Amino acid sequence: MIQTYRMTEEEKQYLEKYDVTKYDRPSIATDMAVFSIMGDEKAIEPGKNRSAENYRKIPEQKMKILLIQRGNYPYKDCFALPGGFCKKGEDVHETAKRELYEETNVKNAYLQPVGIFGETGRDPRGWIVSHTFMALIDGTKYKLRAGTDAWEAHWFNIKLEKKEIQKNLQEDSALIMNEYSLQLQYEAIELSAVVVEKKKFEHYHEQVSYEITECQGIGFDHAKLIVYAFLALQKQTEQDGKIVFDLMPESFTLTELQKAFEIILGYSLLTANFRRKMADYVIETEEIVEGAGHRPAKKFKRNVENFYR
Amino acid sequence: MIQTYRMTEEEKQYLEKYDVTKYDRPSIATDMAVFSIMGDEKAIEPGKNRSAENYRKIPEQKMKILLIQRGNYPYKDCFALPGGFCKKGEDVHETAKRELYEETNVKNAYLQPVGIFGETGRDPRGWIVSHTFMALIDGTKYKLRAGTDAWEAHWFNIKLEKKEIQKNLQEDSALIMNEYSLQLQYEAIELSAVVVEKKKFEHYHEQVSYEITECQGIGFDHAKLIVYAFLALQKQTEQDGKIVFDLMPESFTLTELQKAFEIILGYSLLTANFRRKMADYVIETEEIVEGAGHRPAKKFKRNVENFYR
DNA sequence: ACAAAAGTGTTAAACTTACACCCATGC
DNA sequence: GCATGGGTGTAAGTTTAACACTTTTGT
Repeated sequence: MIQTYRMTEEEKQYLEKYDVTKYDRPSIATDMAVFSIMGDEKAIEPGKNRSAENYRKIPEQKMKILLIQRGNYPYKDCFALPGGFCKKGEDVHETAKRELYEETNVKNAYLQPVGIFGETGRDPRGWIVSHTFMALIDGTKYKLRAGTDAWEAHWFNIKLEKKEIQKNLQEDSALIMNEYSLQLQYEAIELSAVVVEKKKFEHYHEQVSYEITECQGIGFDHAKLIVYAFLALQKQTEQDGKIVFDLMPESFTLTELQKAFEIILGYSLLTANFRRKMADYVIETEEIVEGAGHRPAKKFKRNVENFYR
Repeated sequence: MIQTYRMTEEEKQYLEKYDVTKYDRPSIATDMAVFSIMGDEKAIEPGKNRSAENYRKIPEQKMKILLIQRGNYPYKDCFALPGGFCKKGEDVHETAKRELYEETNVKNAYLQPVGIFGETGRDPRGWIVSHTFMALIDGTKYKLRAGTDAWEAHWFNIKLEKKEIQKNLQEDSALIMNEYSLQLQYEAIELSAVVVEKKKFEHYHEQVSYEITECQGIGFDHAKLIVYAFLALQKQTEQDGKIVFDLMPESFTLTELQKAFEIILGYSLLTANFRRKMADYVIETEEIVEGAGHRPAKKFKRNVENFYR
């Protein structure tokens, strides 16, 4: 970095005397909302090589989020987002990357900061500011490595429902409240929470805040962080679907891709239109999926020209 | 907050012994990229009640960013984003709001976190993580209060130019580099910097990083933060123009609004099309701007129905 | 009169939406 | 044969882009 700025002797002395540690400082943590799309992987009944379902049917894929069961206080035995503290010499983004690798063994994922949560009282251990990241990983790749890790980490099915509970519009101010019901499920474990989104407009400027009003089995304020991260994923998917590809393997069928969109958005799309919209982003490969009881599907991959810009 | 979770005696004891302060912790700061659109307010020559320009012409409006001149080390005499440290008991968003008020006397502004910068060495005083916020304020309102503050804060004209300097596309990885030339000017003071944006794609996942390669008169890594914030503003303007209204007063002419868009985007729009696109977002008021040497303009205000959702 | 901005109308092209339809496969 | 998913065509409606044109004012 070329800087015209040079340190003087006086400045060096000033900085030597300067002591940041005399001010109050927080700990910085990253919490990772790791999303993936996977099937439920039900135990297959012996004697049958597919589950009892119709042999033609595509196994249902679901939105998953990675949660760990806390082995220690606070919130012992509750589930929470994986994460950890930022070490000295580490940028928050590096922390996130490291945590993701430690927790999932995944090195290549899409990582994006989605929020900063520093409210007092959010962590009983003290002043801890959480930097929440969204990570999108390709579920098929993860499955290959799934056997290797033995922590109490599980992929929970995630479901989020929205309900408008208030809408008060005035000339230069407004209050809109939405209630989000969050449901998380892994085998017999069911967690849930209700998070209220409060959109305030004052003098035409929007301010949004979130508050947990009910919570079952989710540690810290992580119910809020989960809702926040998932909403960010939904919003970006609507605005520019390219983010969805970060959940996909190298090659995939267009139906798989469409299902991914539908799972995130929570509503279904028309196939013909979807394919036209995706046409520029993908190109055909030689690969074909056969043996599924219906017309074989072409596999596609990302179209480099339109992806990298 | 209703939590099924209750603290046990054991947990209380655990937490009492727990000492966050034994780990390394950073200081947390907020830096504010305060944008506004205003005219240059040239001194008007005595005897003329308008500047030498054509009496019909609308005074040119420009994109401005608020910078303060540092009175102390480090980067003494350089210009930097206003900001300050996060106090205990304060959420980062509250810090941002407080700083904005202290610096500009403005209480109502659009505030949005745009980035987290925690690289080691970014601040010679120690480990300081900056949370960069974008603030959009209505320049006309600010002008009314401008006389009251006496700090060395000034509204700089901001200009940002992009140049692609590398594009290397491969099958599953790519490297794209863009060079952004930043120019800031207030009266005779001219600051500048070059920031290189490096977009790396590995295994189809995008990672973006920014590096300052040249810098004149801008303190810390703030050239990077400024570029980052301005790019965020541009991107959001292209995706959903509603953010632009945060720079506007309560009522405005459609030409004023269009100019705001053009100033942010850096290119001009076709009037007829622009008006059609904005039609849903605005409604006519009774107000009319007269006495300008051309057909009087209707003033519009935000259409509450479409704004608040 | 005229320069400058305010504001409207028209057309072709592009995209979106909705629906109907055919294709290929494994059992 | 048939259920299931794979894949295409088409017509109506909507949005966008480009350009031409009219209106209204202060000096």
